[in-house]
Amino acid sequence: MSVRTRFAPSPTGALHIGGARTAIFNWLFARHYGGRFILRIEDTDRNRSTEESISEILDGMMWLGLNWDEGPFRQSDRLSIYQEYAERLLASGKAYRCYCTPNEIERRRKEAEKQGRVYRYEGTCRNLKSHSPDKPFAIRLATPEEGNIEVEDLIRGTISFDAKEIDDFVIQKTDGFPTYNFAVVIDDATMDITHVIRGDDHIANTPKQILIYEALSQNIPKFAHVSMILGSDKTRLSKRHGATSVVAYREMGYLPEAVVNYLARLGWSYGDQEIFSKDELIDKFTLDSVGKGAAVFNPEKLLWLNGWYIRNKPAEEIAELVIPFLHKKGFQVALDERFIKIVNILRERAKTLVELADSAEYFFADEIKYEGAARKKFLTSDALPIIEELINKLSSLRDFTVPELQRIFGEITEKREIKLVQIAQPVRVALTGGTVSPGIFEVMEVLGREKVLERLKRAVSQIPKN
RNA sequence: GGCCCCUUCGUCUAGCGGUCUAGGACAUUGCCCUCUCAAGGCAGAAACACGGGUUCGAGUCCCGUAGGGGCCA
Repeated sequence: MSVRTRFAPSPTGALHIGGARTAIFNWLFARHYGGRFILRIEDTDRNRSTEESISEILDGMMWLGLNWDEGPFRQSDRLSIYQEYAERLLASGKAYRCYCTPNEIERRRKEAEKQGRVYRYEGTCRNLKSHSPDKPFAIRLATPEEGNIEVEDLIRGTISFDAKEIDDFVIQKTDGFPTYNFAVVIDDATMDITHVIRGDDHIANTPKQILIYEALSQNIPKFAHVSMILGSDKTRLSKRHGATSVVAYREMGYLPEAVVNYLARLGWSYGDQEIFSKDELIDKFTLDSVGKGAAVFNPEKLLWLNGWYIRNKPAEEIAELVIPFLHKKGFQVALDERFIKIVNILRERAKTLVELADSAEYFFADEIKYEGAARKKFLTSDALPIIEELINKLSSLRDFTVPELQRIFGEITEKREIKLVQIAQPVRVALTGGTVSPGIFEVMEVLGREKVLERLKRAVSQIPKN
């Protein structure tokens, strides 16, 4: 039997970090074993589900490159299927109609609470002989009264629950809607899901789900419960901890490779390896090297990985990705040779595409602004003759290239017996406005003779004479 | 409260009874490289939650305790 996994988010918001990791694990598992990956939208909660969330989730999945083979299915399209299966259980006597009203149940629960007991439905309607077709009813599963229900978890081993802990729970509500556990089981069963990989917040649901499979005489899939992702204070990751939606990372200039790599490595490992291409992940991912403990989300490491990918992907691809960020800043740039060169010299010092776009500003701005401190420190009367000499030499330079520029600078430092830094920094401020940039020769070469001379002359005019 | 899960450096983790004076990565500190900033290189500080067992020997197995988390309410 071939592997079939699924990712089943409820559309109550964008795809978040935790959901994305669950999706990644399911996707990797399916791809690793040559199986299929199914996407299902659990939108039975009509009040909280939105169309917008659905498209945001799909958007996030596509951005991460988590392509699905079937779906997206929607639970809201499948209500008749759940009802049909509920009927079937009713007919086989594995489930029964319950006429107890919510008020009654609530009263009994309060009573139990008062006595310090955990309330479990006492089976009032379990052995009712006659139906009351005119009264509203819920459908409950007739669960075993004793024994153990064992969950064979691929990550945690056997987890055992006492059947006494589980009461005759509702599978279909009075309004005809399935309960969460019922819908999930019917979906997983009818979609032939072989491996349910999900967050460990579902562990406690699993015995109930197993009872449904058994009542239905369906094959029980394998379960794998992955620990959750925590924020820095070790509580469940939430908005308080900063950006949690995957798409927000795209906007902050992260690459999908970095996000996938980071999330895959969060809770899973392969020896000492940190960097994984998608193909490597598919090749190496297995559930037995998924850890049991909860993992704290560490934005710094994600950032480091992002920087790594920015430095190591082909420059042209990075350049293409930066363009929209430059557009946002009002610079129209084309993916030409010059631009790729710019990206290539800048990317070493950028950890996000946003940083990269920010650092590229002086290549596109018509007139650069000097940083106050930089100007004060380096555009001084001491620097004036040096810059003037440089202007002279540059005007007659045959090739405006790194080696030639290097030669010119060498001549000046030698003649004047100064250090390179004494000329490089003033020039840097004159050309970029600040004290930080790629190598000054690279900057000059890319900027070109005309721009360089223009900016140097402007700097000269700005230096106070004394 | 009941049930269930988890516990190695600040963080992600390696470790599947002896090779652990516990390895790698991020972050951090120092040094090197150097035209600035990065990147890179080298070095450092930094952990087996605690207590009992089992065993010749435990980070590794078992049982408690503590702490964290989840589900049900």
